[in-house]
Amino acid sequence: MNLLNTPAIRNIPEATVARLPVYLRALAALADQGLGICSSNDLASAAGVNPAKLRKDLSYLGSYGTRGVGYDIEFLRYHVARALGQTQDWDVVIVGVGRLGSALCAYNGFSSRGIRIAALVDSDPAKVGSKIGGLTVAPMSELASLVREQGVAIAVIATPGAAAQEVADALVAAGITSILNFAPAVVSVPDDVTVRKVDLSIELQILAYHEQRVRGVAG
Amino acid sequence: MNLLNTPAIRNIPEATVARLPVYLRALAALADQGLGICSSNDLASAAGVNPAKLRKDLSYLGSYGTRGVGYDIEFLRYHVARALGQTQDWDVVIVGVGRLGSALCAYNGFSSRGIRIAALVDSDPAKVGSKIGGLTVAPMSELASLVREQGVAIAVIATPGAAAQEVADALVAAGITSILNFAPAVVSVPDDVTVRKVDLSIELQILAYHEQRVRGVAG
DNA sequence: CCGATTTGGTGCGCACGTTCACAAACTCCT
DNA sequence: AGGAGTTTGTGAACGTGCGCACCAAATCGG
Repeated sequence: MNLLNTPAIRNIPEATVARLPVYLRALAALADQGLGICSSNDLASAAGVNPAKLRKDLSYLGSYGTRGVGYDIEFLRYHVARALGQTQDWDVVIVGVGRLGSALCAYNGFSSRGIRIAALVDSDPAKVGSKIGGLTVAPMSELASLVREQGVAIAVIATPGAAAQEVADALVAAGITSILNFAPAVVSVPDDVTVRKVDLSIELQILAYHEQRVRGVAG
Repeated sequence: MNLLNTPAIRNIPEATVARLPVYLRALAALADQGLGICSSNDLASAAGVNPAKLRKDLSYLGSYGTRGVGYDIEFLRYHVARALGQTQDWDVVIVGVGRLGSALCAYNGFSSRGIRIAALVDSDPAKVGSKIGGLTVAPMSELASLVREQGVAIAVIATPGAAAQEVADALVAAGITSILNFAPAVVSVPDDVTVRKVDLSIELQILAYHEQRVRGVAG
């Protein structure tokens, strides 16, 4: 029923999945401090969450702690990474190499987390052919073949909002099944495609709302 | 009890607040199409949400629709903007003008949403004094005076992870009460300070997790 | 003026996520 | 060896948010 090292991970709640990378980062920080073992309290405060929540989250992966002792940092790190799928690298294509796309491409925090920027695509002929961070920008027409040849499954949309839906359609047609959308627009995709949205101005608008509430009516 | 135009907005759920900017953007899109009235169905599909959810969200702000008719787009737009605090502009200081900070600074989707980049700060002496998008980069030592003089309440951390906590402490000391953190690190702040976190690699890691699940064990 | 139709507002049940509290299990000390 | 002290893992209660379904109100047509 179970392979030796493959504990047939039960369905992990979305909220937990979103926290696992934080735990992974906290574990790395603890390991850098030279620690070999940590308690749920240590890890929880390093990750900025409630200890009970941490333990419940980890319990979805299996029982990788020792009662009365704590968690072996390297051991837990391996298993969290495994649950997240970081035993292999994931290739990502970035569509749109404006300022944001370029910044993402140059960000060097990806490689250590199983993320590899595999290709850059842009519709602007002036940008096609230029090199950014060792990668050559390809035209949109090559998107499908790039995706298929390299087995890319994840795409980032870093275009203006007006182009987002069009790009998303092209990505879906090319076989992409996961999309991270930075463009300020809602994109609709088939049910079997996952879309996550990061909207910078929305985040600031939410903060502004809270500021407005905490102050009186006028600032 | 209530002023004429100030319907003493009851506590709006966080989930609703996070969607209001999306509605605002959808309303702008509908207005650009020349429409003056829209139904909850129209607006919901433009915003990518369930019509019932949209109506419930809007009902937290008040009753701004007309039964049998729909919503007056400009009227609703004004009231949603008001609820979000967009009747005034909010000044934002960006700490860290690396690639991401520069990209944010140049992003021109902020101004139309009540967000104004008021100042740039960096600890690197090589960057201090340089001009980016019409703003001069100031040293960290001027952070507090900048914040106080200009009445800035919102800050963006766009530094490497290692500097994030130090920057957050400085921001809090300077009187900032809302922080948007792009640095890959958890920052701890007093209870009266709001922090929102945007982590690019975490978003990709979450997508990778889903990819791993939908495929078999190996890609 | 009345009824059929359209459309916003809202109460209620369900599911998800969070937290608490406690039992199980391990270590250490005597 | 046994008991005291820790620390994990998890069942259960609680709160929040979501979506269905119903109700109320306004318009349109005759």
